[in-house]
Amino acid sequence: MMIECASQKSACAECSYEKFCFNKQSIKISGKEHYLKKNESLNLSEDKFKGLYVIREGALKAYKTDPDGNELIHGLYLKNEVYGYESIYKGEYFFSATALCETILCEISYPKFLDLLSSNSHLLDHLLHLMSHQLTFGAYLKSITAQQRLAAFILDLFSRLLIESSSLISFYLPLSYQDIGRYLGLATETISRIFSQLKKEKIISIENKCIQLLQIDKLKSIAEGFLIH
Amino acid sequence: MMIECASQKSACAECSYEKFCFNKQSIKISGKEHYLKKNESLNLSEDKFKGLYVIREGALKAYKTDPDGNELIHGLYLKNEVYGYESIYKGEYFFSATALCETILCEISYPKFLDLLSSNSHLLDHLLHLMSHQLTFGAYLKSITAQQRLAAFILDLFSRLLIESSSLISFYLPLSYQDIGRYLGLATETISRIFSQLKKEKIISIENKCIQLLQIDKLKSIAEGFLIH
DNA sequence: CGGCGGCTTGAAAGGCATCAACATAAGTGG
DNA sequence: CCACTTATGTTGATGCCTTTCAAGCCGCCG
Repeated sequence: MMIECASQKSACAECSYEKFCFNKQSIKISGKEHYLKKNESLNLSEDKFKGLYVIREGALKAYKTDPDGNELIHGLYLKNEVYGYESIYKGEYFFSATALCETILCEISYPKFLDLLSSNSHLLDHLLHLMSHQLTFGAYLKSITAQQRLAAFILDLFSRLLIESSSLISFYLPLSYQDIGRYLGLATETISRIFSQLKKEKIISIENKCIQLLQIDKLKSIAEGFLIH
Repeated sequence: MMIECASQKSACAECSYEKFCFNKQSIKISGKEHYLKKNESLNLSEDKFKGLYVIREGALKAYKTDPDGNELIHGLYLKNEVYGYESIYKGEYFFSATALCETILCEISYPKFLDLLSSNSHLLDHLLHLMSHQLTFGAYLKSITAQQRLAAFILDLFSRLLIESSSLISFYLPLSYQDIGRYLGLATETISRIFSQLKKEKIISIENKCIQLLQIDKLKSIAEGFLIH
């Protein structure tokens, strides 16, 4: 039986950054749109910081390659989130950013962004809320056991994707197990084993990269303590 | 022989948040000062979010107690840093905040903070730099081995305390090994063992909670890949 | 002086990485 | 559309690293 994944509709009206969008503002701050295919990169690393990227559709991973050639994934950026805040203070981009699936980005020029914020205090408050939220991402990466990390990660994705279609609590997993492992600091095999175990205990089910949460409470009790949302 | 720790002078002029300070502004946004002794708490957890706390002197740990009674340290806030950003979006404080040593805090009212920011775009840019920086904290918590985590942690503290007194590269360690462990997700014994090892290899030395970096390069090569500063 | 918390060190157990072999899926070119 | 190739996921065996438990040490403070 196929699990029916909630579809991820795209509409500017649903975008958290709608208010920063040139379609809605007299000040035109969003200039470019970027369309990335799966595995295509923005290749920003070491580039001068110019602006932010709103993910309107799809998902990005931000990563560095260490001297041994391992890819260290520093962050995941999902639909309606923004990549680039981390780079403001340094004036350059730290990471390469690669699309995990078909992805649409809106580029926001930083100077124009500042203009807009200082002329509209509601927007400023809104932005601080968004950045504030982002500060809480990834708290579970400190959790000790692999099971806790993965459980917290799933719940994190779930809350960030905010998708609930009727009784089904399911969403599309936008990463490979390898990428999950790189993000959580665990081996691919460990991810696979834990998923198998969670499936056997009927806590989740996975089919075609579509993950369904069968027993959220159990998942939460596994992640216990490392959730802050 | 005593290691001479660089002293941590206190002066508003050196404070990153000087420009938000009522001493320097016509708008009075910083109302209260708080003086905390070691182990004294702000006890904010579950309180309504009202404002931010600038650490003018000392250090804070932000933590939660999990159902098993373990203290999970979510963040460390050092001199010149601000505690409270994470709470903006939720409207309440997530954590209890406890002083790790004698600590002086300046409270910044959030509404007045917003007023000030929207009337001064230089301040806004400054703030975004500060928040941006904070987004990069703790990247090393994902590193796999305990040695990597601890090495990266030491270097992180060092860069955040920004203390260099002539040829000595040393600073006061504001936490117990137990707290370091809780922050890094490692057992106290592990912290102790790794410190012993680093001392034996003459990479660092520790005396009376004052830590001296004897071979920064070696420390960096241990932390390899997980440093982003 | 005694008690207590923090640090140190040892021995044992357990969890995860690593290596390897295989299964399955996806992507490519003829 | 199939044959081939490559990426991704699964499963088992082994070894290492970190936790846990236990005991002892040291400095601090009442």
